Amino acid sequence: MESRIDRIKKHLHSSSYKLTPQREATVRVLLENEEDHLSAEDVYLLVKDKSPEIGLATVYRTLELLTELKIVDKINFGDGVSRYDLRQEGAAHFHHHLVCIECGAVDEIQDDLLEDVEAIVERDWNFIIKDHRLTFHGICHRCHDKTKEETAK
Amino acid sequence: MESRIDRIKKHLHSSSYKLTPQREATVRVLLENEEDHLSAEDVYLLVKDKSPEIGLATVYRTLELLTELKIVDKINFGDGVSRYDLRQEGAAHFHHHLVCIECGAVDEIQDDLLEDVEAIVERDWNFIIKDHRLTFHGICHRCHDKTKEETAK
DNA sequence: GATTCAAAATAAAATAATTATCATTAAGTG
DNA sequence: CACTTAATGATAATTATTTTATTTTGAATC
Repeated sequence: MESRIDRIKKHLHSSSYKLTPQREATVRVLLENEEDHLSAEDVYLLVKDKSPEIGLATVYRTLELLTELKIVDKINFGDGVSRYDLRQEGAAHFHHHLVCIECGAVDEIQDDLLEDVEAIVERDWNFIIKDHRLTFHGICHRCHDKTKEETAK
Repeated sequence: MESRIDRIKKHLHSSSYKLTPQREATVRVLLENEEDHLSAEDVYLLVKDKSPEIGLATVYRTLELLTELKIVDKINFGDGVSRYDLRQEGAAHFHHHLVCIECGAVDEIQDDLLEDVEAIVERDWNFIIKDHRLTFHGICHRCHDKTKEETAK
């Protein structure tokens, strides 16, 4: 964890940004909640627990900066808020998401899966892919299993 | 075009909604600008040209209704606005998009391309896919060609 | 054709998310 | 240490969207 923060620090420095205490607190919250898909407001409330003097605007600015540096990815699942997701270290592309339309859970798929598709798109559409967003909407295994149990009764 | 409106009309009726003049005007704007990815505001302004008395809230409600009936798909490319895209008639899934990070153009891919990926996700994650969103961010063929010409000089 | 009734539309206000402004503070740098 | 710049915090402003209260519309019935 510390080493990861160190690397983020270096990443910031290499673009001549500083890892201020506020930025570090924000990054720590993201690291501690890596599984979740936090909104700016969510991050703000969590950071506030440890650093109560921080302002919401600073959180927004930090998240924007981290997005710009591709340390986090900004994503939108169709509800009105942007969510922020730490990118896996060394990952060239953004990972995929499974959004459950029953319970709202968001699971992540780290596997690439798109190599073949991207090759086709680059060749047939002459489009140079820099990044992607892939989200499946459907019923997650938990809700699915639950339905099966209900039916079995 | 008229027949397509007729089918949308029937679709609405089958869910006991009516195709009111305002809704028809909105649908016509969507049909006439099928290539584009209009925001609610865009749609509103275009509808207003022909039916100046329409209200923005009505446009929002209509777009929401059409989304619910899967006549249009609501999509978000990361700028702050939702965009609305007519679904191809008979299409089971939403088509894909190529967003150019140079010029901002949005091109569509109607081919499915995801059959294999979806099979893997359904099998390995036990997730029942109902819909998807796939967007590639990169450099479109137009910007790409332009760069090549520049270099050739 | 008049009447009734529910759905839909309008206008305006409210809400929610995000961004901009600006005075203040902190962090380097000469 | 003075000076310049960057970053922050509080708040105001903006933008997108939704809600509310009220009016209008149009089909169904008398």
